[in-house]
Amino acid sequence: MASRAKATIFDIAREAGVSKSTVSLVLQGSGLIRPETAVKVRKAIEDVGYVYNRGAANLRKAHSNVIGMVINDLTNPFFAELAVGMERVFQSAGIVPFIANTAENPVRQEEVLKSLMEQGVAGLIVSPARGTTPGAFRRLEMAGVPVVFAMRRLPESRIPVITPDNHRGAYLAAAHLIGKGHRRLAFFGGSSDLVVYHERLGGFREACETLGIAARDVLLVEGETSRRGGMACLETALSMPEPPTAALCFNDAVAFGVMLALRKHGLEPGADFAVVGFDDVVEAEHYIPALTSVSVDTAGLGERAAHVMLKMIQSRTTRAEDHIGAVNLVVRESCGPDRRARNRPAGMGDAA
Amino acid sequence: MASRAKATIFDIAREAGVSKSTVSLVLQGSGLIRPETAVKVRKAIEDVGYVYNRGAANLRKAHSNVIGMVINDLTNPFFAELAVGMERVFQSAGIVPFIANTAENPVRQEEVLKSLMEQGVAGLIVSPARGTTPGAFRRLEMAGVPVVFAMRRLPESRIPVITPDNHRGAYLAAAHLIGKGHRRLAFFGGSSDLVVYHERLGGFREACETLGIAARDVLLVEGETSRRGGMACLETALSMPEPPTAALCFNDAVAFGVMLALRKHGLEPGADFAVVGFDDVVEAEHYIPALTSVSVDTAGLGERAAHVMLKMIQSRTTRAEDHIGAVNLVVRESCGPDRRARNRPAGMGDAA
DNA sequence: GCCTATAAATGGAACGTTCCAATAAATCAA
DNA sequence: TTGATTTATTGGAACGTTCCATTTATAGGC
Repeated sequence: MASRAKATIFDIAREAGVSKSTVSLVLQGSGLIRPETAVKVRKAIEDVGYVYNRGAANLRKAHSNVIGMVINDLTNPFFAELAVGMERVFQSAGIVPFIANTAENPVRQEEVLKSLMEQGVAGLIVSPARGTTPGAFRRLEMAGVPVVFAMRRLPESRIPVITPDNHRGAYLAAAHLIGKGHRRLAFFGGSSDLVVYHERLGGFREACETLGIAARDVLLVEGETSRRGGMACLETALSMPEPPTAALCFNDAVAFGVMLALRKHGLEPGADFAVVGFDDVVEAEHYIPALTSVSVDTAGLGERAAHVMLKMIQSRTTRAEDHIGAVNLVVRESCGPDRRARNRPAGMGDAA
Repeated sequence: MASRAKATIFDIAREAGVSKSTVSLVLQGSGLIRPETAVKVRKAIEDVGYVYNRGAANLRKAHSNVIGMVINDLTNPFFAELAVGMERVFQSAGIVPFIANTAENPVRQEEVLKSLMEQGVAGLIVSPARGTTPGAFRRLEMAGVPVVFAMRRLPESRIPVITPDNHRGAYLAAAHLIGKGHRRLAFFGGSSDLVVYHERLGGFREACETLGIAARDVLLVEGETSRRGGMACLETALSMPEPPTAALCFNDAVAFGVMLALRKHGLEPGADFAVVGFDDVVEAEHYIPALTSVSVDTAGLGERAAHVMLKMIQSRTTRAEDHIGAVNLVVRESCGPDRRARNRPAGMGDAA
């Protein structure tokens, strides 16, 4: 219906009988123009079916209002929660964040970051893909684009980080397991190219050490941070000569996978083998058995990340304080006491 | 480290000792430039830390290469699967799709669409928010931006649609339930402002009619298309004088909610009350009990939508054929036979 | 060697905005 | 009135690209 070629401020100007500059001022809501003129212009805008060309505007303006959110695994509900938190604060700032998925693939991530930069983003909130090389964010830094890492960080980087207290969370979880009488523990999922992995593993180990679990009684099984990865972890654990009786999982997805695999072996999660997750996604509460998990207030971290980003943009800096979010262990039904501890001396039983 | 102001093709030109036009040609991979020159220029591009300004380019070029994906509920894993399918095809076309969430809110959707348009998207794949007004996509149409609806459609709109065969899916599911001996059925979740709702409900009703279920024995409970909505649906159903013994749920999220609520009432999903979902998200298989659901090949539909979009952009049209994807019922454990049908005459029992 | 054809590189004019400096109109102090 | 001040409006020059029409260099045909 409308005019073939897209309308510009000149078309509006002609329609309203003013100059392009006046139109521009109206568009920006400047208080300098007479109210009646503004009304006239706004009507013309409607009439010609104008759509603002932000690309053109950004040519002159210093900054765009696009904020990108780069996520490593869209299928993990955890990140949806993170996104929801962010959106809450961006929405009230009149900003529409764009989400891009890297599917845990550094090459794809490179493309995504490049595309976002070309688009002239004002800032980026990133959960970097596993295996990200140290130089991946060099270009962003050179261009002075504010970046904050959420949930994950890179080994040595000055980019601010918003993350839960991984060490403490893992400590709490492991302590809980040990308190339940478990003596042979495993840490399932994740891999050492992830900083978070070391943090969580660190907390886990500290708990083991200070609470008297011998190093030879803790089993580490790296794996994908997904359900599938969790299933694989359990398999390899059960194939050990002296399998563990409880596991702290890198995240809830892994924990779900472990529980699935347990059932496949005729074992009941919680009763026959204790499992604790990390992240406390909404599903955790509803799973059967309900998953004990380290709650990290994902949406809250998302909000925090968004706030930090906004502040960075506003004060045009590329630096900010890190933020470590509080965590707490939500005890549900997925980890009962060590069965064998009840029946016979510890260190003898076989899980299968 | 790098120069303060961001580098432009002029900087590259100076560095490489050529003209800006040559640089532009190199950037576009034109075959007109001498290979050695191209090499020289590419080196300069690296040296000055150049980042392409797509906004500026789009000022001259007819179309951008940005494709937006507007999704009504990011937290539904279903949409993540859809997104993954799309990304697969866009990736191989060298396109990075940007995802934006409307959180089932038409006002937010308006903002999102506006923002995307201002950004100059080449096309949009949209799952419209519930309650979207008919005029919401007028501007897009006026601007000639190709749009395809995925999974959901609007009442009267010429925008092409990629959707599963909702009618047939619901028919299959209802027929299955009836075949299991259930005589009082419910349809849970969704609302009549959704076209999909009518499609699925239509299939459900047709099965009831042709297989001899009286209209007074079917219960309709509208509700949110979420876990929470499902829980609410079951509550109201159980409060009826003669509650149903089986339900087809609008989608899997609703079905999960229903199963949760059943447990809360001490009822075992599958044994005491049959439930069928719709979409067959990956969780369905792993739930306890595993959810019988209508499988719609979500990722496949995503791929299809992406292909259609690509074709529309390429042939610069805003029209395309609708596509109705095949569905099939995946029978698992969430719907056993009607218990009461075994013990006593139908039409008497009470579910609670 | 000269003219023509081809290849490679270039300057200039867009594209749709914003912003500054400048103008025009209205108001006020004297 | 007149000059100074304030209030509204405006033209022009950017911004970083692409694309067209030229120019310049290279090669080919005779």
